[in-house]
Amino acid sequence: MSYDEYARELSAALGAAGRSVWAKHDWDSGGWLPLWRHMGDSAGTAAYLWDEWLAPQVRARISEALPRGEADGRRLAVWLAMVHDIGKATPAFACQVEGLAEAMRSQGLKMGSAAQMGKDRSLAPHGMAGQLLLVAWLQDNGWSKRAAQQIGAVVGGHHGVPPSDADLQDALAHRELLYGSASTDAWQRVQRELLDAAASACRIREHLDAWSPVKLPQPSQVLLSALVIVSDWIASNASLYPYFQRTGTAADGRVSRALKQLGLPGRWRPRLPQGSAQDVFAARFSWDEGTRVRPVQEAALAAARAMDEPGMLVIEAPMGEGKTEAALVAAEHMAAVSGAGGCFVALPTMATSNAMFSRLADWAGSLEGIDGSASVFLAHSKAALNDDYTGLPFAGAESADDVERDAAGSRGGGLAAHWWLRGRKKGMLADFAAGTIDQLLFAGLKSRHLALRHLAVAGKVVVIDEAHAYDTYMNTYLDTVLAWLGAYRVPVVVLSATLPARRRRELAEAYCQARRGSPEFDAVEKVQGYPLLTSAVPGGAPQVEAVEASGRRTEVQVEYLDDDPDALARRLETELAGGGCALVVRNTVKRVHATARVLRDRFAGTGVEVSVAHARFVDLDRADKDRELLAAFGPPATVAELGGHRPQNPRIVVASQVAEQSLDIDFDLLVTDLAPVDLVLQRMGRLHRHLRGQGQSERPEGLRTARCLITGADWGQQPPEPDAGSQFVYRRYPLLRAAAALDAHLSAEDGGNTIGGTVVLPDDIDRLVQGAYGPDPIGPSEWQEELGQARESHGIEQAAKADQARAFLLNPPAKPGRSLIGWVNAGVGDTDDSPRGRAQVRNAGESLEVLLLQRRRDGVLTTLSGLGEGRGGIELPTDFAPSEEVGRIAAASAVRLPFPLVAPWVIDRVIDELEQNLLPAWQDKDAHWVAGELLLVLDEDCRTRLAGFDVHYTHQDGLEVTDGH
DNA sequence: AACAAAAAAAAA
Ligand SMILES: [Fe+3]
Ligand SMILES: [Fe+3]
Repeated sequence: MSYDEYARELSAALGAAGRSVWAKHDWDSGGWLPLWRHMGDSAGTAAYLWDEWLAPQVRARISEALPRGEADGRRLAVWLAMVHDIGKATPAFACQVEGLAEAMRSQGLKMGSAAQMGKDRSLAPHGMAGQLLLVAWLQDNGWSKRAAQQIGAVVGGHHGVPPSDADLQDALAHRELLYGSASTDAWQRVQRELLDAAASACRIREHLDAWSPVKLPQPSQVLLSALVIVSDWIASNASLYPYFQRTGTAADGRVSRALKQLGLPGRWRPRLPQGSAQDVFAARFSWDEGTRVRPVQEAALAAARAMDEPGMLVIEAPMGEGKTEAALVAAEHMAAVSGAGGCFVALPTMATSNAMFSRLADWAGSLEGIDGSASVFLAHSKAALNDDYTGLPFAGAESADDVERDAAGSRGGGLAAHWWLRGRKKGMLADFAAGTIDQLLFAGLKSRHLALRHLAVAGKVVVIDEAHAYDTYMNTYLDTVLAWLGAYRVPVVVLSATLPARRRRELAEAYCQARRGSPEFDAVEKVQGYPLLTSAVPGGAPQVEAVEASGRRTEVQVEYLDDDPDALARRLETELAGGGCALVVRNTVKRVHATARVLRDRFAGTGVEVSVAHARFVDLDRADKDRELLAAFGPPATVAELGGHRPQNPRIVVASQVAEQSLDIDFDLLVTDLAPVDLVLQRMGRLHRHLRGQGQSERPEGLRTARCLITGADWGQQPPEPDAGSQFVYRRYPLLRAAAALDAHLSAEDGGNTIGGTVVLPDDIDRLVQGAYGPDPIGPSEWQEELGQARESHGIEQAAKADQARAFLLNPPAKPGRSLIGWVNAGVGDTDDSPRGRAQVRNAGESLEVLLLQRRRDGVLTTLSGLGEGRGGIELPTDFAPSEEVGRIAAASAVRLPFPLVAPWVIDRVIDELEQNLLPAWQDKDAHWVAGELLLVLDEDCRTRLAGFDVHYTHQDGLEVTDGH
C-alpha cells in the first residue's frame, strides 16, 4: 500500500458528515485541511518513517510485546498516527472556526459557537478528547480499560504531555464538549465512523483481539508516542503538506511529494567491523603506517565483540591512550549488533563538544553502510556560533522550489546538517550528534515532548565521555537515563580516566536496572586494574578485565608550598631564572587575579611575562585565549599550524580550572591549589606533556624533571586547612581526602617524608583516585577525627543534592502495561521561560549571561572595541535589528556575571538595571542573535556601574567587579 | 553576605 493511499481509503469510507470535520486552519490565508486529510498525511508519514527512517532497534523495541512482531508494530504505529487528532471531531475543538463549524452543522453536527462553549472548552483539549474517544472505541471492541489506556495515552500525549487521571476525569464530566448535546448522537456516529474507517484503512481490525491482552512495555509506549509526534510535526508543516483553499482540492501523490521534499537523510546501516584491531582502527582514523593500535583499543574492540547482546562498556584508561577512538570503534560494532542507526557522544562542556564534533564527523565519514548522506548535529546552546557546524552543507529544502536544485546538489552523499533535523527538540534526532551531557540528561527530566528525546537516543549508540566529571546532582539524572537506555537496549560506552570504583558499580547497576548494592556487582567495584574494561548486559553477569598499559610515563616530583603569594613569587623567580614556562592553577578567579597582580609587580621590567586564563571573558576573547595558549604551549605541530612559537623568555600563566580541561598544553613547571585528587592529576597532565628533546633536554636545565608545587592550603595544620574559596568550590571533604591520599602515597614512597615525593603518571592514578574516593579511612591518624566529621556533613549535603535532583526526575521504566498517564506530571513543562522557573539537569545557583557591548563617546552603540579579527568597535543599530554578521558578533560577546552580581540579594536589582538597556527593536524575530538577551553596555573606558558595583572589562584580564561603595 | 566551570531557553 503506497503512502498516498491512506487518505483515499478514508475519504471513500466516510459519509459527508465525516468528511466535513476539519483539522487545521490558517487565519492568514484562510486555508484549511479536513481531518481525514490530516489523518492520511500523518499515517503516510508514519509508514514512511517506519520503513525508511527508524533504526532497526527502535522498531524492535516497539514491536517487542506484539504477537506478530514488527508487522504488528508497523500497523499499530501507522494507525495511532492516523487517529492522533480524532479529538478534533468534537464540539470543543470544531467550534473554534465559525465558517468551518457552520459547514459541519449543516451535516448535522450541532454545536454552539466558541463564545457559547465558554471557558470550559479548555477542559477538553483535543489530545485528551482523542484519548477518551479512542479508549471508549477500544472498549466497545472488547478491550479492558487498562489495555485501552496504554494505547490511548499515545494519542492523549501527542502534544507532548500525556494527561493525568484527574484531567481525564474533568473532561469526561463535561460530556457536551465531547459529544454535543444529549439530544443528538450525530457526533458519536461520526467519531465511530472515523475510527472505524481508520481501523480498516490501517488493516488493524483483524488484529484488535490479538492485541487486547498485550502489556506494552513503557519503552514501546514512549517510542510510539514519539513516532506519532514526529509524524504529526511533519504532517503539520504547511510547506510540505499545503492547506487547501477550496473544498475538493485534488491532492493525488501529496504524501510522496511531501516526503521527497522533506528529504530525510539515508540511514546508517552499520556492519560489523571486520579484521584485526590494527586494520579496523587504521581504516577508521586514517592512521599512517607507523601508528600502532594501543592495548586498550585492541581490548575494547575485543570486549565489544565478546558481548552478543546490547550492553554497556566502561573504558577506564589514562588521558592520551586513544579512549575516544576505542569508544567509536566499539560503538560501531555494538551498533551493528543492536541495530542502531547513529551515535551520540556526550561531553561535559560546549568546548569539548565542539572539538568532538569534528572528530565525530570525520569518523562518520569513514563508516561503511551509510546510504545517501547522513545527518550530523552539534547539540548545545551555542552550536550556531561554531563554524565547523554552521559551515556544513544543508541537506533538504524547506521550499518546494529548492527541491530540484537540492536533489542535484546532495547526490554526492557525505555529511550534512538537515534542515528539518535541527533545533532544540528535533536536532538530536539526527544520525550523528556530539553535544553536552545535558542533552542526554534531558531524557531524565520530566518535561514536554520528552518522548522525542527518548526516540533520539533510543535509535543510537550513546558514548559518555569524562564520566567522572559529573556531580551528585547530574549523576542522579544520568543513572535514571541509563536505566531507560538499558530498557531500550541502547548500547552505551562510558569513558573515564579517573573513575571511582563505587561510581563504576553504580553506572553498571543503573544500566542493568539492578538494585543498588546488588551482590552480582561486587566484582565491578572490587576489581583492581588500570586500564580497565567493564562490560555489563542487563540480566547477565558483568565482566571486568584489566588491560596492559602502553608504557608512556612521567615522574612528577611533588612538593608542598605555603599559600603565600610573595613566597610563590620568590620561588618562581628562582625556578625560572634559567627560563621556562610555568602554569599556576588557582581554584577561584579571585585568586587568579590576586596572584597575577603580585607576580606582575614582582616581575615588572624583568622580561618575565604573566598572563591569565579563566572563563570570565566574552566568548570571542575566551576562544582567542585558548588559541594563544595552544600557539605557545601546544604540541609542536599545533604551534606550527597556528603560527606561534614556544616562548623564549620565562612565561607564567595564572589560570583557573580552564587550564585543566581539554587543552593540549605543556608546561615546564606546575603550581596548583589543592583540589580533588582527580583534578590534581588532570592538572599534572599539563606537566611535561610533550617530549621536548631526549630526556626533556630542550627544557631549561632546572626544569627537566617534572615538578608540581601544591599550595592553596595551610600545610602546618593537622589536617591541612584548604583555602576557604577552594572549600566553597569543591567542598571540604574531597579536598581533605585528596590531601590524605597524596600524603599516604608520598609517605609510602619515601618513608614518612611528608615534604613531598613522587607521583608517577599514569601508574599512580588508580591508586590515588581509589584511595581518595574509596570507603576506607586514609591519611595520618591525627587527621581522622576531622575527616570523619567532614565526611558526615558531606554525606548529608550530597544526599540533599540528590533529593533536589529528584524533584523533576523521571521515574525509571514502570511495569509493562502501565500507561503513560501522568508520565511527566508535576514536571516542568516548557512554558516557563523565566530564568528561575526552569528546572535543570545541573544544580547551579542563579546565573546571568549578558552581551557585553560598548557605547562610544558620541553615543553610538558598538561591539566591544579591541575584539580580534576586526570584530571590535562595529556600530550597532538601535532602532532595527543588527545584521546577521554583526548580530553574531554581539551574540559571541556573551559573558557570565560573577558571583557578586548574581548573589541572591543583588540579582533582582541587576536584572532591573539591565532591563533598562533592552532595545525594543532587538526583540523582533529577525533579531534572532540578540533577542531576549540582556545587554551590559560599557563606556568608552570599558567601565560601568551596575547595582552599585564598579564593572571593568579588559581583553587582558577579563571581567572584574569591585564593590563601588 | 562568598563563588569554578559549566548549560540553557518554539511547536505542530
Ligand atoms: Fe493535535
Ligand atoms: Fe495533528
